[in-house]
Amino acid sequence: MSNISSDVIRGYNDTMILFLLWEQPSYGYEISKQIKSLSEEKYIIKETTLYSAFTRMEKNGYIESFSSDENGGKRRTYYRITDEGRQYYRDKCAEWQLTKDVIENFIRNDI
Amino acid sequence: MSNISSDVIRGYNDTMILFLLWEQPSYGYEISKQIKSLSEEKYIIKETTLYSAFTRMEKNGYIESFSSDENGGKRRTYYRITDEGRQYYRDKCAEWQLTKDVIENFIRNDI
DNA sequence: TGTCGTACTACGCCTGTCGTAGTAAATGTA
DNA sequence: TACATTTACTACGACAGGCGTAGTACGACA
Repeated sequence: MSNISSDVIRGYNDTMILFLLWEQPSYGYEISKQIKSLSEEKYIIKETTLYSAFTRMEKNGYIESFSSDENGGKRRTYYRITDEGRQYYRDKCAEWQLTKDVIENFIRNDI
Repeated sequence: MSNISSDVIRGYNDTMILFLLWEQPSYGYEISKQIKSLSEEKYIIKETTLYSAFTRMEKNGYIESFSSDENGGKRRTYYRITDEGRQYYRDKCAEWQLTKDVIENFIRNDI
């Protein structure tokens, strides 16, 4: 209970991350906090899941990384969404509508 | 496009199957046809996925199997949902609401 | 000086899905 | 009657994404 099964979310972690990168670049730790707060604490992404998603999506060309060297703070790896990433995100959103409709045919709340 | 990614559905195949077993026992081939028609052809479960779901769920005590020996037709393995299976199904339905709400915070349809 | 929060990387296991292949009985078609 | 198709599975092994565990290292704060 309480916890969301990772199988459900599987395949949508990437989508969540891309959503958060839509407006401006960000980095691991911040993304993870944003997912937590946007989901109202209902979903907390695991660190390893998050960073492996970054690696995968960079390889797929959906995001690109750069380092925040200049300023004083600790060194971070930022990620920026690419045009391909935006298109992928749009496709996933469309797919989500389909999927949701399909699954809801098999869900009952009256029992 | 067009096809629903299996990652999304992952974890809900079991739920769909239990939904279809709710009223009466059934067997592989029939379940697969029902999933296809109930989803309006949008989701077609793979045979291997289906049968491995049966095996898994029987091991977990969510369903139990029996053979249709008597009548003339071909021998089939029927599955019947158990009380545990009913409870599991209810939990998954509740979880679905949660999950849906979480994911929808990260979906846009205006872009 | 030590603890806590931040920001990662590496390694390897686990689970569910799926591709490929094969078997075999029942049913439909020529 | 011969053959193809549909029905109804089983076996095997690969793969991808998630995750547990562990470790590193820097900065802030007390």
